[in-house]
Amino acid sequence: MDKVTSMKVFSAVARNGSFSDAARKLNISKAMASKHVQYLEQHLGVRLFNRTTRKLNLTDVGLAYFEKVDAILAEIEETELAVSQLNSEPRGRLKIMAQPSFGAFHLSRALSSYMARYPDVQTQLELSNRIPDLVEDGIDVAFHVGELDDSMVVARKIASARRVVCASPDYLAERGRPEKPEELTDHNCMIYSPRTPLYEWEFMDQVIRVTGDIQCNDGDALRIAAIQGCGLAQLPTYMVGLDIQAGRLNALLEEYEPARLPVYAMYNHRKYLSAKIKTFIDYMYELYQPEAYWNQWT
Amino acid sequence: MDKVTSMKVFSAVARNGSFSDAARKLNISKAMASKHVQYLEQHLGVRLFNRTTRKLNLTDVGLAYFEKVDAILAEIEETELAVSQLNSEPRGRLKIMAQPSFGAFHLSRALSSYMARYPDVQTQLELSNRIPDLVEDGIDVAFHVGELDDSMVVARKIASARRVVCASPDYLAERGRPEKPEELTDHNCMIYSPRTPLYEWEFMDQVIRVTGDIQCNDGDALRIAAIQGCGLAQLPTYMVGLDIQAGRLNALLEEYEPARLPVYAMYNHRKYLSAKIKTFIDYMYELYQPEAYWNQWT
DNA sequence: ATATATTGTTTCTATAAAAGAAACAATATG
DNA sequence: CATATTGTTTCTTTTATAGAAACAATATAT
Repeated sequence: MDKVTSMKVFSAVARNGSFSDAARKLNISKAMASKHVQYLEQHLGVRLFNRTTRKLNLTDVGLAYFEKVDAILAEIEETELAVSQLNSEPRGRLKIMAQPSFGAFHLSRALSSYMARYPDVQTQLELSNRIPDLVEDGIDVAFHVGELDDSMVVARKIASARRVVCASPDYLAERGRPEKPEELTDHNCMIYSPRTPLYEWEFMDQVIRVTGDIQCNDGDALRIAAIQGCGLAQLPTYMVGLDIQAGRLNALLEEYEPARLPVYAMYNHRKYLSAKIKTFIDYMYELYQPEAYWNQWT
Repeated sequence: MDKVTSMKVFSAVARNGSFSDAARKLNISKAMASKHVQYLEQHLGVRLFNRTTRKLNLTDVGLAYFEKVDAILAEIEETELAVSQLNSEPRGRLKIMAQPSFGAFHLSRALSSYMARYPDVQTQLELSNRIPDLVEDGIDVAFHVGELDDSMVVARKIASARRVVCASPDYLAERGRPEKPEELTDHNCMIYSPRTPLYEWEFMDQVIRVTGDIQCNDGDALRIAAIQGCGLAQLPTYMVGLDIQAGRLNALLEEYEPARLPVYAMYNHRKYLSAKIKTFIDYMYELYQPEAYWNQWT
């Protein structure tokens, strides 16, 4: 017997003064109505109704129970409603993790506008190059630029970033400007290493195995190194757009532009996705999906 | 799934931060712990925990639920405890019904001393000659002097009353004093008729069929009629003791004293007898059972 | 007065659910 | 790298549930 159901039945019987009426209202058989009340009586070790086949009276113990039961049932219902709605209305703290450069260039603006639209959500942005553990770190959404290698988490591709090879004018003056991907093998190509170093640079229809003396898991460090003339870097356009416009970096091999880099939003589970997570990912998708967003340099 | 059980399991899991620990503490299998939480999640349409095989975190929806659930569980437990104890501690209104003469002579004193012992019980005494309907009238205990003819209610014999035939000195002077039961056929024997008239008077080893011109369902009316010299009456000694001592009535045929009249306490149901009813009946039994109580005239 | 309808309970049987053992996949720990 | 422990799933046994029908009791209608 489900005790909450039994309490509902008891309440209905007490209210209606009849097992049969209560059963009809609850759409159960009168046999079940009788059994539910019997279950409570046995459980409490107490007689709740004095009854013959025709008359029904609450005992004083039953009356005391009745006065409490309705309050309890109301509280349960209220709580369940609140919890269900909590899920349908975006609210609460939204913890987001991303790589520092992606966060710096994209998320601060996006979070502001998202929070403007959903004022009951507070975002908390954590930028880190390490691979996030969504459960352990209590992260709601993590962004990842680039292909995913483990499929443990649920991920939705929300955008594709352009990338470009670039170097400082100083470096190019000294080492020469590569005009074809193949020529990169003569250059110091700085390696992005999210966990294992990526020695392959993609281009439109070829993959070049490159070498270089700098490895870093931080994109911005590579950008700064490039500006300082340390070598070439293949980086998303959003990172180096301002530098290229300002002349601190020159874009190279633009006619060999590689396939775009996917940007994923990762979250915990597909079932029972909370409203704040769902709306946030949808919002990000709407924001980033347009081509125009990625065609500009900045 | 019993929702209350599921709520307890959820609370334990949240508190312990582990399904396995919670299961051990609750003495259930971890499989069941998992299933109970899943049941709640499905019921609420909400994910309560973020979990991998090794890590467990309340979602914010889960946290909101957790904060409420403990209060609800506490309230249920408190209510059930209160209701159970309500039954174990005599308290509340105790409605008692009895025949007027029995009530007048026995109950007023008895109720006072019972209430002195159990101060949380308030008694309400209803005296009537009609046959009580315990359920409909909300009567907790009804006393009945004399044999019961229907066995619908639960009845406990708590005493045996002596009875005696008596008449006023005037009547006896006029009509003569019967010395043997057989001689009653020549007298006006007043008939007590609780529902159907009782034309038979019992004696030690015989039953006499009597006749008379007065029938009444009220014993005290017969007593007064006897005092007024209307005829003979066979009445409990407690009713006529004072009258006999005062000489208003004379006791007759005392050597033929009939079997004693049972006194029953009737109540509603044997199961889940409330404390106030149980203690009251026990109290009355202790009070009335002693022979000495009934051997005196008053 | 008799028949009829309705009450609450009990009995019966098919169906559904609960429970735990064991297998499982994932991941800490030693 | 083995072992232990996690939460989940699967499987089977046991138990509970639900309602139809029968039942006993008692209002109400005719």
